[in-house]
Amino acid sequence: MLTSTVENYLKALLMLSNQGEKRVSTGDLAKSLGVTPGSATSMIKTLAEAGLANHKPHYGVLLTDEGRTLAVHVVRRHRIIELFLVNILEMEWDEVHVEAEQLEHVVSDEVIARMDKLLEYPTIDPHGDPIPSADGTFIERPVHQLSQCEEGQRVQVARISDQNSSFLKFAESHGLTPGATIEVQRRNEHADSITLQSNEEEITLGFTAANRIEVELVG
Amino acid sequence: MLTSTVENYLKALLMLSNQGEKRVSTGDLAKSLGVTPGSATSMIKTLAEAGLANHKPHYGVLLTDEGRTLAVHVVRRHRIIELFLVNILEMEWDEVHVEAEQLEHVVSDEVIARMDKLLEYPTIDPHGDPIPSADGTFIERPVHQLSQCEEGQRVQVARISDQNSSFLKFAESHGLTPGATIEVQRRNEHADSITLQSNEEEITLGFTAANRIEVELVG
DNA sequence: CACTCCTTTTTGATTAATCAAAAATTATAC
DNA sequence: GTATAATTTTTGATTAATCAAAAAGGAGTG
Repeated sequence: MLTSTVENYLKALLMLSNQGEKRVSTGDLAKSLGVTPGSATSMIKTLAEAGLANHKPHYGVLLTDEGRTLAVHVVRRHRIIELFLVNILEMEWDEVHVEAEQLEHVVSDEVIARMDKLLEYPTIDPHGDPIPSADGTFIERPVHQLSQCEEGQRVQVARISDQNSSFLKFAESHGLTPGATIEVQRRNEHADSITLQSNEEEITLGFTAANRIEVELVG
Repeated sequence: MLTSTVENYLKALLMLSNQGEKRVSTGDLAKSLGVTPGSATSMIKTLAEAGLANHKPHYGVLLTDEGRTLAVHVVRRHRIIELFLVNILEMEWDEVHVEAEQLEHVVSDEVIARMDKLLEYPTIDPHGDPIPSADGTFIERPVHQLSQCEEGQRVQVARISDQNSSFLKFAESHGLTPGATIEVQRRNEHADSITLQSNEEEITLGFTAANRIEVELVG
């Protein structure tokens, strides 16, 4: 059985490598997990010895197929749990990430299978992220960043790529939740801002915030 | 935050001390947790230093009020989770103990509160064990051991005090689940056995097995 | 009171995960 | 092509939890 720590490293590697495409640097890995680079190096070695990652010293790490499969399953557990907490236990979407972060390491496959059934085999979690299927298939929808959209463009919110509770609360309070349709009113490159029509109200976001909102074009 | 290990020691101490009445020996504690006596001694010291237990070297341990409160909350979490897994996720009653053993250490108070609500504030878990209330009240119903019942006595199964999956499967297959009404047909001290009428069938149990079934007298 | 038995505690080692700080390596700059 | 900066790796220490085995303590027997 894998430790929670190992699972967290695998998950971070999956995310940072773009589903396992590019090598991840020790520094980025360490930063994303909030540990020192030395700690990351030593765990990378452990993963490499276990056949879960491939390490070229000084040139980064990459998950092996086995490591990637395990990581995808952790992500699957995480996202099913999140949706379960929102849909069945009626928790707020901004608090489930932290909770799922804990649960993902201890729930059995049996429990996940039953949650999956109860939720009627969902494919998207509360933040718009895809739920990998049980066989390990993990498809990312092609999406655009809101910050890149042109004026007048109508879009549908696809996902919020920030799990920070207060950002999620803010987004929700302005109708920026997955599925919502909004329209880009103005875009000002110099002001580093974009103004949207959402929910009967107008709201202006800086590009940094707008970057965290991924959308699909409408019409 | 307490580690899972500490929570498991507290829980074991609560159980072995009869809700905190009598001192627990290092050996019994170690046996119940499947560790060596030396490990138990060292954890007992840790608990004592943290003010969670009271240790008289060579004369056993006892939880402090603070330790007992924490232990009761672990038990509450465990039992709500068990019931949740059976009633909401429709798991088998013989598999939920192991699952709850893991989950009890990571679910937040928030999740427990929501499960509690969804289950409509239950007081008994799937095995007939009482669920401590959120304020720490923990009442044991006065029950009898089936092995002590007289011939002709009609009783209702109150709880099964054995979490072993195969024993639970066996009990269930003969209708020995909490709430079921059965009648003692014969009792043979020398044969160390008791024969019951349950579920349209007659079944004979040795006293050791009958000891694991607690009942309430009927009529 | 001394001897034996059983239990408990102590001691010393091990494993997983971490950090701080030193050492090594790669990349960059001139 | 050496010096400098940045990153990565190594080293040595620490913490929690464990075990095996040695040492100590308590209780009962004669």
